[in-house]
Amino acid sequence: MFDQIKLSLIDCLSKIDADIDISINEIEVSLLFDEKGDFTTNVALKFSKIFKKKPSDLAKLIIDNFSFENFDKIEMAGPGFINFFLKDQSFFKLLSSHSNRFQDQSSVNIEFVSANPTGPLHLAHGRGAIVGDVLSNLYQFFGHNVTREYYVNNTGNQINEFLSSILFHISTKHNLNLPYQQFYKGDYIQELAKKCFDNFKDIFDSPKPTKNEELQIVNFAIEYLVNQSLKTLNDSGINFDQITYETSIVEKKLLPEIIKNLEKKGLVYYGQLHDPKDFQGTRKDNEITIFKSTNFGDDEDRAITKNDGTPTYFANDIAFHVDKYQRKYSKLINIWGADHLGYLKRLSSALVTLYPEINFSVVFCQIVNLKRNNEIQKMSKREGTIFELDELVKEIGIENYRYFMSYRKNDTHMDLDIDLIKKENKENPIYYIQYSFARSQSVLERTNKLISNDIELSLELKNLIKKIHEWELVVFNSYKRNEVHLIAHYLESVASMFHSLWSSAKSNPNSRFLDDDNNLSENTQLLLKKYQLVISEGLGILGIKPKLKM
RNA sequence: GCGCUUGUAGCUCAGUAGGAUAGAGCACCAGAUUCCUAAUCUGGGGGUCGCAGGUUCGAUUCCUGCCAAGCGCGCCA
Repeated sequence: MFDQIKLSLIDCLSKIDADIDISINEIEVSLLFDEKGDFTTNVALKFSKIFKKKPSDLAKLIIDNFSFENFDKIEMAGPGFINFFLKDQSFFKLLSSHSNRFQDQSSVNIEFVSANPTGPLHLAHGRGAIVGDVLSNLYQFFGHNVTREYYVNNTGNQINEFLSSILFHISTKHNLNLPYQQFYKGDYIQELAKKCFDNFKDIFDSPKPTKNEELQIVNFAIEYLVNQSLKTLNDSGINFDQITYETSIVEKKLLPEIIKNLEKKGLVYYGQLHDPKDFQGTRKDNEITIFKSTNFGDDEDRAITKNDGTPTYFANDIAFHVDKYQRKYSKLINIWGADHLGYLKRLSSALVTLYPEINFSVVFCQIVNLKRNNEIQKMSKREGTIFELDELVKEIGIENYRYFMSYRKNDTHMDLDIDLIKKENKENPIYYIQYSFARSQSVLERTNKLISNDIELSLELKNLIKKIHEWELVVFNSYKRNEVHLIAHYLESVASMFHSLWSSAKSNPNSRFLDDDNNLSENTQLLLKKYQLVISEGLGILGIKPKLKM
């Protein structure tokens, strides 16, 4: 119906002035849920200047030219809105009309979580995990072939420190007196140390592990943690199509070519930046390779190689994204935590320089605070007050976890109120939505036979039909904007309208779905099936199964 | 200090490609169940949309400045 109205409006506008060209994308039509009407548009306000008319005059002209086919009444309201009142017999058309859902089968890569492989997943990873997975579902909903990718940074200093921490624990526990320092703390490191020791007992017979033996140990530990993370994710319904290790990117040796290309554009130079933060000892005067990211508004230029000639994290990350690009995706989406906000500029400017046509975007997830007993739980790695993700999922359940992580706009800070989530009533929207579905199912199951009765179009019924009709608009919007919370909110509001209609039967028996003999009108059946379809699709995108019974 | 994100009801948050009286849930108050699942529904009070300017027919939305919170500001990853 939205498109139909839009096309008619364009038609009217071209009759009013054939020289003015308005495209369908510029026309806004939205729903009303009160006595003002059923649909509304602001075109007369929006285009009054172009048509050199007062908004109210333009609105009147449009109404005069509009075909009334589906409408009882079209009227101007307020400063120049045009409101449409749908004919009663047109309401059920809204349910049966098949809108051609937009489909795009191109391949999309969505990279998310990508936690450092030096510890278990915690709460902060949980949000990105759900946002990434739901976004993937959403892209699949519109036909895309989606690759869910998980990147493992298994090189660099953090890995050396991680290894050192494990060996430190082994050394302490078994009095081996090995020369390793402790960087990472926490119970998981101790457990990991034990596993490594049990697995590599022989190595510790000799005085100190060789480089090669160290490598074996650290790879074992990383593998263990990555698998553990993947299991945690898998337990909440998230499965990756591709796990990429940074070492595999390094092995592809993409960097020389990349640097050459950047250099051709005049964006690479060799020299010195200021001293590294933890710079110690004598300064080597080796020149490093530097990317001129200040050309793109970054705060400073960024190092591509380190003093010792090895690539920085940034360099490998460019290579990783080049690798993804070369795998021929039409779109690359990354889900990042807010702590990477400042990193976007350098990476995107490097990528755009290399591939001006690249379609690369980042969805940021802000901090999640855990709230319990009305108090924000401050988390700190140092204090050991990290809430591990699998504990959270265990405590609140997968459904709640998935719903609440999708519930808030990704780039706003959010409080996850554990006490509220565990409530099984209206305060918990997922329960509320599921309950409405179970109610609709119970009607379908009780149905004796189908009859072709007319049913009364109450205000509640009209609202529900319109809201169901809005689904296509909402889901498309959510997809276009990469914002999954729109879906969670839509489900809550459509469920609310369902419950309203249900309860209106208490005061108005005509609103009952079933008659005294448990017969169901065909139109009502259409309504219930369409309602279930919308809820199933919506919950499906969130990765939640609707409940037939509660 | 610089950059990014955020600031909407007592609380948690929607909304903003400029548009009608700014919405929802919780909390608070008052009601609804002989009847398809009351795990629900109906009604009520509650707001200078952080502050101040600007752009215009119209600003919570766009621009500028300020204030507050969070995050980031390595040849770490």
